[in-house]
Amino acid sequence: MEIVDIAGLRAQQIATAGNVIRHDAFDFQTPSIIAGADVGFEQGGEVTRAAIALLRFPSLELIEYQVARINTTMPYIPGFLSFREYPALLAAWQRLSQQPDLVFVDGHGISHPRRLGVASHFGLLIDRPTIGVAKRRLCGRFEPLSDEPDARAPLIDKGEQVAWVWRSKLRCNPLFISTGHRVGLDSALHWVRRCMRGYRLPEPTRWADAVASNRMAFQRWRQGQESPDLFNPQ
DNA sequence: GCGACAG
DNA sequence: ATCTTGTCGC
Repeated sequence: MEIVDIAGLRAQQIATAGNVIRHDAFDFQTPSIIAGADVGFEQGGEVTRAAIALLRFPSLELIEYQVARINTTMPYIPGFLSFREYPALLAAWQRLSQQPDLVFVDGHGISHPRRLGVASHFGLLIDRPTIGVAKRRLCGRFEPLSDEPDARAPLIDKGEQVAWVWRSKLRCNPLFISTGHRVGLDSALHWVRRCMRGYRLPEPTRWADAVASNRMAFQRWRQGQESPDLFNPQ
């Protein structure tokens, strides 16, 4: 892990954030393929592992996944997550045999102090519609949600709405759904809502998380798929 | 000055 | 994020 110039990265974020497109700017009426993207770590954090899972829409069946491992270059610093994670995400992205119409990224999009969370930064780099799906707040404030499933409240930061705080499931903490790139806030929530299957997280995110973190659920699934070396292809 | 702080 | 099984509560 190298030394990082935080002031330089901050300047880069401010300069780059202006390129993020916050409204719907895509060709599809309904997406055919939606991806989930997530990052995990190995060997005490020395190795970064990114996973991207491709799901058919609206059936939400897994059709492909790719994993990439690279040496970790940066420590985790709140507000600078994208610089730590995007290199591995790009590596996994380049391994895909086909490109998805929409990508759900684990983490925030514009709901970031300088409006450039990992979902927005990665979206700009691949120039694809992306949505940020985060489990915890990074910035902004919101009114308490009712207990009802589907309850929502705007996340407000510096006077503007930067995300939807949304209760995806009864008795579960809400998710933070934000524009990544080329997807408006309301559309972002719309597509996430259409990818739910009874869990707190949408299916693309669940699969990406399971693959990136090598969850036992994923290992069991691999067992049933009898494809032993898909996970260690390099 | 103090607290907050994605993964 | 990661180390990790069972366990308490709805």
